[in-house]
Amino acid sequence: MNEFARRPVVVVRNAVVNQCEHCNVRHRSVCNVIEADGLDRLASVAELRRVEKGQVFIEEGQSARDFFNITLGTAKIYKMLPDGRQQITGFAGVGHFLGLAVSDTYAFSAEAIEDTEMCRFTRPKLRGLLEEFPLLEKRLLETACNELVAAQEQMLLLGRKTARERVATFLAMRLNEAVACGDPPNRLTLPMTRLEIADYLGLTIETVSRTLSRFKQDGKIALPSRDEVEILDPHWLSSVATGEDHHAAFI
Amino acid sequence: MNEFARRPVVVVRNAVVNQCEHCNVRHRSVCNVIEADGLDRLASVAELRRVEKGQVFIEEGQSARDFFNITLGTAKIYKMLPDGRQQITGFAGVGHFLGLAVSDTYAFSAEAIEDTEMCRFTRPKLRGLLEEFPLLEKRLLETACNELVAAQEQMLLLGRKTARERVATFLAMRLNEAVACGDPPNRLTLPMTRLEIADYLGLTIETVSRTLSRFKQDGKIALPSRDEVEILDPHWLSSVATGEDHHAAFI
DNA sequence: CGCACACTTGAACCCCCTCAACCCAAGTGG
DNA sequence: CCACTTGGGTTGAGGGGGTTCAAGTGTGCG
Repeated sequence: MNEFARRPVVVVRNAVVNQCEHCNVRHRSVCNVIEADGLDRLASVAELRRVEKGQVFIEEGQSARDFFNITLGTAKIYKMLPDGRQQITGFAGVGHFLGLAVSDTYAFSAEAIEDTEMCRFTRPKLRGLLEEFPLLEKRLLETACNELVAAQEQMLLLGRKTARERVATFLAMRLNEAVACGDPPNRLTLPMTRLEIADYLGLTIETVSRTLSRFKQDGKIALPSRDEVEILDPHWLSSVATGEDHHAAFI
Repeated sequence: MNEFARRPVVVVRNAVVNQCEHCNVRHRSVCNVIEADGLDRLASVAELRRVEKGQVFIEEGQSARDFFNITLGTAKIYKMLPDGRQQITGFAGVGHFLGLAVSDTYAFSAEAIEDTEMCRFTRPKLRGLLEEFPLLEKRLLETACNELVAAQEQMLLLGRKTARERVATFLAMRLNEAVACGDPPNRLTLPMTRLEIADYLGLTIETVSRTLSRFKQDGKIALPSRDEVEILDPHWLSSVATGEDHHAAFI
């Protein structure tokens, strides 16, 4: 009995031989350390799953028996307080490996914020994989370190940055990722709502909205649609994001 | 030329054969995965260093060529904004492994907040060690995962908790660690100043001081000296820390 | 068309910050 | 021994950035 049993999560298909070989996100995920001759083995332990928007597929405190690798869509990783206050600790996009935890229970929850697909690995199967491909372990350590660096950056944001700086950091970060993916260098599509941005930045939805409006009013960005942002002044954005522009509001 | 060259950091002694064998913090650090027959090898790559209080021994942005394992004292891990705002992302006590980073530069700074001793490993030497002791890599991954969990918890604190809850969380956390080390279950000794607590909790020194005073006034804690805290009501403390007690101020 | 939902905007409030004074203990030196 | 300094901590008064509460504005979709 696993945590999917009581939810309408769809198993698209069990991964079969040659599945991983044709995976188009393999090169940007942890799987890229496994050579061509190991892909059949990899495919034999991966199970492709589809999770609909709004679906919670990891719940804090539940037994941590699965690991996931996002192949399509986006999920939010979050923690909650008893009274409902929520903090999103990260957004997991395509290629993101999910579930790193030593404990036997998850320390966080995860919810698909758009229709999402992912490979699922059970704990014993991943362990078997690690035995067989020692490079995979190095790669996971690398991944964990990168997340740790990102977490420290986010702590700086949450503890010490102003609302202006938080929103600017968020946009600048998204822009960097988009550029790294080969997307246009001044246009963003945000899969998350304002509330999710707020829960990620430690703000309220109103403050996020107001801050974006202010940026738009100042001619720094444009908001062509609900989920699109055009960055009109990238240099200004990154200087606000890094806190170099702390008093610029008065200039 | 390493980053110690221009600072009065003292090399106590090069670790020699049998050094690690008699190390009394080995059992609570990553070194505990190395068996008795590997201790000479371990000692041959570890260099014991002494760092005085106030000394910065890792600087953000500098070339990340060393790893450290704290054997005595405490260091603060922090990041700064150009205008001096500081966020402490963690305190590294005895047994803490420091320097996990994939990048070739450190993403954070570290400063000893009391006189501190540590083992230093250069990057190539640690790499050699990892080749020789595969278990060590598993252990580092485990460490990184634990830090990731702690970081997520801290993001929840910084993004969503009130000052009361932050200070209570800090005390409760310290108490848990103290108890885990076998210290008395209601008495804390804090190696850090109020300012450092504030920089860790995303508050100001005044708010930390006021909040502690309030706790004391309410009979929940006692402050026998500058760096000591006695927890008079542990149950109340943990309920405030977890946010269950959000409105208790009115009761 | 009209409902639902996400977002925006406005006004009042409050928690925490800022600024400032003061306290206290530990040196230090005449 | 006491005056003075220094550094960390406490306490008070006032202000402001972000929240809260509330109303209004799209916008997609049946």
